[in-house]
Amino acid sequence: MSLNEFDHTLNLNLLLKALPMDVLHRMLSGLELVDLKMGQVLYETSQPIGSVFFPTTAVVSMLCVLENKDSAEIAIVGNEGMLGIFLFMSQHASPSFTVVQATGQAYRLDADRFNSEFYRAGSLFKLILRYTQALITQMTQNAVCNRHHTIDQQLCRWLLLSLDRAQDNELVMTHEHISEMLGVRRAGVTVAAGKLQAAGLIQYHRGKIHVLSRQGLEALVCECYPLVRYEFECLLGSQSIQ
Amino acid sequence: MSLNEFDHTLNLNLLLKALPMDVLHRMLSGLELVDLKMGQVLYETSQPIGSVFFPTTAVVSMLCVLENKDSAEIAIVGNEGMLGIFLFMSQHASPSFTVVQATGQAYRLDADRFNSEFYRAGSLFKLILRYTQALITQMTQNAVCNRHHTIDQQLCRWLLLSLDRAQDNELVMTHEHISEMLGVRRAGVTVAAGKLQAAGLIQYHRGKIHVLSRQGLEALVCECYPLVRYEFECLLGSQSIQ
DNA sequence: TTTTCACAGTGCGGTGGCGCACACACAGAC
DNA sequence: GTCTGTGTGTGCGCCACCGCACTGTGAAAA
Repeated sequence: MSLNEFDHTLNLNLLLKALPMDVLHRMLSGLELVDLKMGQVLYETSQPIGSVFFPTTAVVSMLCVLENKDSAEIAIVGNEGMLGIFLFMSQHASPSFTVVQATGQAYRLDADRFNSEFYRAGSLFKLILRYTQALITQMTQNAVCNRHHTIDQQLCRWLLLSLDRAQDNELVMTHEHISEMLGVRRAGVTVAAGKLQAAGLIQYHRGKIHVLSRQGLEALVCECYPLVRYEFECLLGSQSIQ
Repeated sequence: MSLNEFDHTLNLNLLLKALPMDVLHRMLSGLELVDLKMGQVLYETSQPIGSVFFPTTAVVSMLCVLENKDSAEIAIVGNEGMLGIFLFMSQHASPSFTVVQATGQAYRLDADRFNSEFYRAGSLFKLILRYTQALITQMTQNAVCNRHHTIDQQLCRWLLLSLDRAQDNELVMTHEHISEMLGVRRAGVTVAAGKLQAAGLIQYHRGKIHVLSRQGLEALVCECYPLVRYEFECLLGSQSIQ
């Protein structure tokens, strides 16, 4: 497996793309491109982490689920990020339920392969720590958004987050699905989505959502979205990664 | 400054206590015991991090504040933890507003002193990463708690979290203060606290809250509290730290 | 073709929390 | 003792969202 051969695909994940050649070369033989299907569970709560994932076209959600099955999404991860950060934190277990939200591909890497590169405390290390900060920012902004913003606003935020990580303007997801991510009723999502459709910003039908006006969504979304996006741009902007 | 001299005080912070002697010796000359007063701001949003803090008797909150001044607490940190974790993640800036919630003391350490020890990738490194995971768990559980639990339950959770980090059964804090942490109305806190007082679990008067029955609070609190507590115990339990 | 089922639309009563507002009481300052 | 400000108690109307439930419709299976 040569680097050139996978050059383009590797570049689809922004973290892998940002790594210097020598680091990539060491990791290369362990990187395996795998298909992730919607609904597939990557990590169960409190279970050990066997491998990490760098999505290329897949989109994955980290959820927090209560005893009574109520839930809330704590972060959404696509080609800008990585799944399995708790691996290097504790060698232990994932405290969160992690499930594929949009079918696609990701690079898989065994836990020990990742760790051995991470603990060189070099470029991967610095990059992943930066990413962790951006992820925490997303989590905390989610929390305050949960508390203070309406379903309408949160739906806009979530659509934009998903759109950023999608391949085109069509999102494959039902109201039911979105309601679980936002931790609200399905009917609540239907009403909110109905407003957006009436406003001509989106168009949906049986599990497929076409975003017609990204600008329109950005005009309605709460401050949480641009703030998180800015943080990602700062921390993962190419100029700042060595 | 010898180690013996500060032995007892250093041990008050569980992270410092868990560090092996050689690490402590390297950090010792940089550690400075400082007074933190209620309301004091340790980090402003988006400002650089000049030093980190290991509370001994102080209690500190990390907040997320919206443009319209609505806020929510994302984490509470006492003698079990440390402030300034974003330092080693990005060398950059803190994405969260950090303010002292209970007057007390903490060990302060300059950013570069902390970093030079952290990047040895030794015991401090491992310990702090573990701590970071516990902190993230607290943040995410906060988020879902915000979404799904009543003010009554959240108040219990918050009182218990504060109690765990306090020196005795008296908490110095007003309803106004608590309402900012929980991101709710002051009047909402008054009503919830009134119920707890009527039930004989707490007793308060003009900014001082006596917890009369910790057990009673634990009986009312939502699952979020024990879950976070368990995570901290797992990750910071003395047997698991090298 | 018929059946089945996933997905979406809608309505209704209930409620937790909100914004606002005012009253009251205690503590410290003067 | 008076004054002032902070901390707390309480009420009212409002609204977003909830739980529940039923309908309709398109798509795929039988």
